[in-house]
Amino acid sequence: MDKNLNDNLKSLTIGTFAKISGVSVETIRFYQRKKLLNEPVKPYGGIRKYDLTDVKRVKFIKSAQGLGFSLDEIASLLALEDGSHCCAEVRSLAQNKLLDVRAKIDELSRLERVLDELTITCTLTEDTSISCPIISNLYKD
Amino acid sequence: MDKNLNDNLKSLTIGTFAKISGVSVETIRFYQRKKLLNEPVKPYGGIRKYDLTDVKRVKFIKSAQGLGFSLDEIASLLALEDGSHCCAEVRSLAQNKLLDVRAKIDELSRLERVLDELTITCTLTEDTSISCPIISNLYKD
DNA sequence: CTTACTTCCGTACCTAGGTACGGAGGTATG
DNA sequence: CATACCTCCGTACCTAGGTACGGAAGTAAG
Repeated sequence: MDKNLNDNLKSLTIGTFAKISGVSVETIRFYQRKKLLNEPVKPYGGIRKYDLTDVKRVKFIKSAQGLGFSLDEIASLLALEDGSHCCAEVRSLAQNKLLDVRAKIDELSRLERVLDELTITCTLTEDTSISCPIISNLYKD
Repeated sequence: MDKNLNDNLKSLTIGTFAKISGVSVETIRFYQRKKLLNEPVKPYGGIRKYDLTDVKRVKFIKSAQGLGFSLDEIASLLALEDGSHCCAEVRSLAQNKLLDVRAKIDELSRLERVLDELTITCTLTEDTSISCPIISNLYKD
């Protein structure tokens, strides 16, 4: 319990904070500039200190990035989390993201099909005297 | 035939060239700086002229972009097309691109599954007294 | 010849998500 | 107390694929 309290005491320097969080010091500062993290007050002529709450917030950011959210969207998630009207809006953001992801999958599936057809055509054409089917296809209007 | 010859005479100004190609003048210049298009010689104190071969090249670039090739990759395609050893290398580039596309699809499918699960969990949880399942999930280690 | 476009050319700016640098001052270890 | 590392802070730089700007010079129409 004392240990737990200690954990939440601001006792980490930015370097340690960054290391525990798995990002670089520069990234921490960048997130602060982007208002994803807040900068602790700097004591007169001293250095800023961080705690495990800050670490959790960075990990949250990284998890959300892993789900495809942009930093701006993550800022929205964090803002919602701080308010009381959380769940519906968060769900809406996640649903929009799901639609984005599905749209990207559809587009990439289209590309996959075209590329697959082109490479098959190209493999079948061993006649080196005519121009490459892939190149020709790209030259089509 | 005369008309055809005319088409391949350098007679277009950069503005007309851009309009026919469906891109902006700035984009043409940008492609020239990137060596995707070559700049015609400028007559003493005059202006540069373009022809339909140039237009086709821009359309080629745009088609290849539509298949997911980067401008650097397109430069490689164009270089291969100019050489004699075209088909095998082009096919190889296309196959690599196909692998890229499939990898992206796999990653996005993973995201789709997670987002779908999260939004379903969230929809099921109408209890507003507990914290949002999506947010909680992002806070998990 | 004048007016109004265009071209030419270099350079700066944009988004996203950081990375790198440099100098002044704080801090920890021997 | 000296040495080596760390923090602080602002600013510049990076990739990709362009977009925007501004002044000088060319060009086309009336």
